[in-house]
Amino acid sequence: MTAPDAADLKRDQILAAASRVIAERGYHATNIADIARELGAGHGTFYRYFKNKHDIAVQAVDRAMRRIAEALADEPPEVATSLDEYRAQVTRIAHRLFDLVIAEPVVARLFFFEAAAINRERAERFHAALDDLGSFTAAYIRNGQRRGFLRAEVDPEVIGLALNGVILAGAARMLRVSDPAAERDRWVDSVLTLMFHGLAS
Amino acid sequence: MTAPDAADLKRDQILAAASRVIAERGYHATNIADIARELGAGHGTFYRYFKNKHDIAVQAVDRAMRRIAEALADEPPEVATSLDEYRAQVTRIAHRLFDLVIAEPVVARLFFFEAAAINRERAERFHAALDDLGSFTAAYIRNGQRRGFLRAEVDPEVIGLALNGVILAGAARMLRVSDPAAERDRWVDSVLTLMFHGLAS
Amino acid sequence: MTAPDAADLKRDQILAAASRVIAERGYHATNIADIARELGAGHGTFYRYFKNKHDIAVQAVDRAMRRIAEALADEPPEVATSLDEYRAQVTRIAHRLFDLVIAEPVVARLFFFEAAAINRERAERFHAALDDLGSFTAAYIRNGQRRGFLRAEVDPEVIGLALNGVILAGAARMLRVSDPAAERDRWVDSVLTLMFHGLAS
Amino acid sequence: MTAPDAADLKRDQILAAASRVIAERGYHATNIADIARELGAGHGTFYRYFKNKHDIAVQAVDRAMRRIAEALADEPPEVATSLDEYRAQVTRIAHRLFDLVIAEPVVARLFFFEAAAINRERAERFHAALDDLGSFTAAYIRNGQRRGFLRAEVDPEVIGLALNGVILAGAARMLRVSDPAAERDRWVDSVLTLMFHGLAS
DNA sequence: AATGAATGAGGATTCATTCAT
DNA sequence: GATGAATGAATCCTCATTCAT
Repeated sequence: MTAPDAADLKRDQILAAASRVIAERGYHATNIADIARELGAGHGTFYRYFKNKHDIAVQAVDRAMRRIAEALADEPPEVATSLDEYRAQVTRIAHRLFDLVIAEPVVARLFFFEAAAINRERAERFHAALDDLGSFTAAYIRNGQRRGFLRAEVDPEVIGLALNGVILAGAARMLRVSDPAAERDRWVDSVLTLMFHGLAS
Repeated sequence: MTAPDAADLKRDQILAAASRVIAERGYHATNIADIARELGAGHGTFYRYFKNKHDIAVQAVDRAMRRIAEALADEPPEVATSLDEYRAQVTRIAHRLFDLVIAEPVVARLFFFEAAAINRERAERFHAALDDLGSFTAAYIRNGQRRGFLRAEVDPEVIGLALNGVILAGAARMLRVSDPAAERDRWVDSVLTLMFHGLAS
Repeated sequence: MTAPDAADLKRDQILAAASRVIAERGYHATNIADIARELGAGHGTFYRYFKNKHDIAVQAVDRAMRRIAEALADEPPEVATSLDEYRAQVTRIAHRLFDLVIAEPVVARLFFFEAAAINRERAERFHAALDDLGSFTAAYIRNGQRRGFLRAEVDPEVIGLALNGVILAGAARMLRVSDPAAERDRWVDSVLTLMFHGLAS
Repeated sequence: MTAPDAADLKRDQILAAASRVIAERGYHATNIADIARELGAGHGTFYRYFKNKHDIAVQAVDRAMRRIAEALADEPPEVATSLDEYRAQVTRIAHRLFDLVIAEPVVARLFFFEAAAINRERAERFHAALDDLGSFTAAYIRNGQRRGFLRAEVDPEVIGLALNGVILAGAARMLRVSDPAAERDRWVDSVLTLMFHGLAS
């Protein structure tokens, strides 16, 4: 276990400053001078720690993707044995994600708005990550179908991606409202009802 | 009613060429030379019909947004008087949207991937459009609640945005699969079940 | 036979301007702004005709190398059948080279001083060209040895490179004196005596 | 007479390291980091001993020029009283120069390839040094002419510079061949024949 | 009206040099 | 004395835009 040294700290500071600026202005509108100003350092300092502007952005975005994935991936898809357990699991995941979005809007903006904005190659990587996330969600659905507490007739892959879409929409919403905590609770309530019981009365 | 003259036709040709290139490469990776090559005309020609690169992109994206809105807005939110009618309405809307995505991927890419990529101001306009679309969907939910065939306890605004998210996820999917017509039918089936009856068995 | 078009002319003008500046200031001290100023055009104009600064310099130097090679290569090594014919041949070659140096000092400076200055790869190419030139001169020596009018005991390759050195020294001298025509005649006289009869009295 | 202290030693080490790197990569392709790596010291250390990069290079080159001059200047131009003595003198000088080139290729590369590469001012100084060397060689010729063992009709200044050129060509050759000792002997033999007896049979 | 050669503002990047530790 | 992290001036290069033909 090595102690983080001064260089690692500096690296993290630059990454944090770049993340803030890119999240605020967008990748293409951000220039090196903006990042330098945000950190209070000279341009050259970045180039000691990162290869170029693309490299900084990719690392900021990758870090954001890891943070989002950690919030989602903590719950194994096979553990829920009943509808109530699964419902509790979904509730926990939703809260964790929304709380992360609320607590770290920079991370959320990098993930939702900048991950696909850097270039085509990164956009494809972002969509592949969403596909992976959909497959991961599909594993929960399949678990419930196997155990008999979720409808067998729905296509798990479709539902996985559809729930992705719901989650993205909710997270994007949290970034845009003035009282995100209240919005979060409204979302979880209504979406859980939609998800488990449908809209038909 | 004035007949479209030659200038309008040329304008449309340029807009179509720019739309194809921007949809393929992305706004920031597209340069004027790319569009000129695609159209087989000189750079200067654009500047006769459009103010600048930003202007072309905005008009291409706005046109795509109008096309998408037309596909969705044909169905007034108040007409459905029963669950079956609403279900049929939703099915029609979904088919119209997905068919548009399949038939005109350029329009879909401009809407889903480029509308928010141009700059911050356009990203905010895109999100406002999604909010409008959510409110529009919420009107359907409210109609169903008023008429008693949809659950009263869900928040229509939340459900409106959540269904937005499902639609976006589905449309993005249509752009990425090799047999989009089959994918469309899988989506409509599973998503209607989710939407009206929920996943609980 | 195609007529040179406007683009070729412009290209040649830029190459000529860059050649003058590089010959005067040296490759590394020359920047794009200097060349732009010399031509009276914007920076961007260069980049329409040349890939980058390295590309301009390489083409300027290669053109200079071709000009020098043309001045030397006009005389086939095998034609001289007697000492007098060879002496006349050497005299012609020397005059052609020195006259070129005097008439076009830019070409000479590019060849003698900048060909090896761009980078290591170009320096090696320059030295390879000098080796080729030495081998070419050696062919004259071998012709004279075969025909019996030049001493058999000298190594033609060594003499070829040694005469290279004499020529380079003379050409460099022409670039540095105020009356190069007089200097040229002094050189040809003394060097021919050295070359054919030696210094011993 | 002061003993060389630790500071002088360090200075010499830095100069030696810089000489090696500049000889290998060339002045303009060498950066301070390369020299620091070669020495195993920090950048700042140079700036304790040398004013800047230009200063290091100039001192490295000047030292090389002194080393070359020492190899040549040991023989006073007036001592030879006969052709045989002069021939022996020339042979000694040539061996000393070529042996230095072979033993210390770094010194030779700095002199032949980098002395003129630093900037215009240094290039002119290099050419002035070659002119001085030519005048020095001319003094030998004049001595031989005065004493009657060398031809009176050649121009000593021209011959001085021409022999310079031969020497430079030979030294450059020594740097490029795999068996420089054999090459040296071939050169001395053929060039002495050329120099004293000429090529005519 | 159409063209595309010319332009130069703008931005990314390098690297010699400094100076706090 | 030694260090090397920090700096920003300097420079290359791109590309949206203009305008003479």
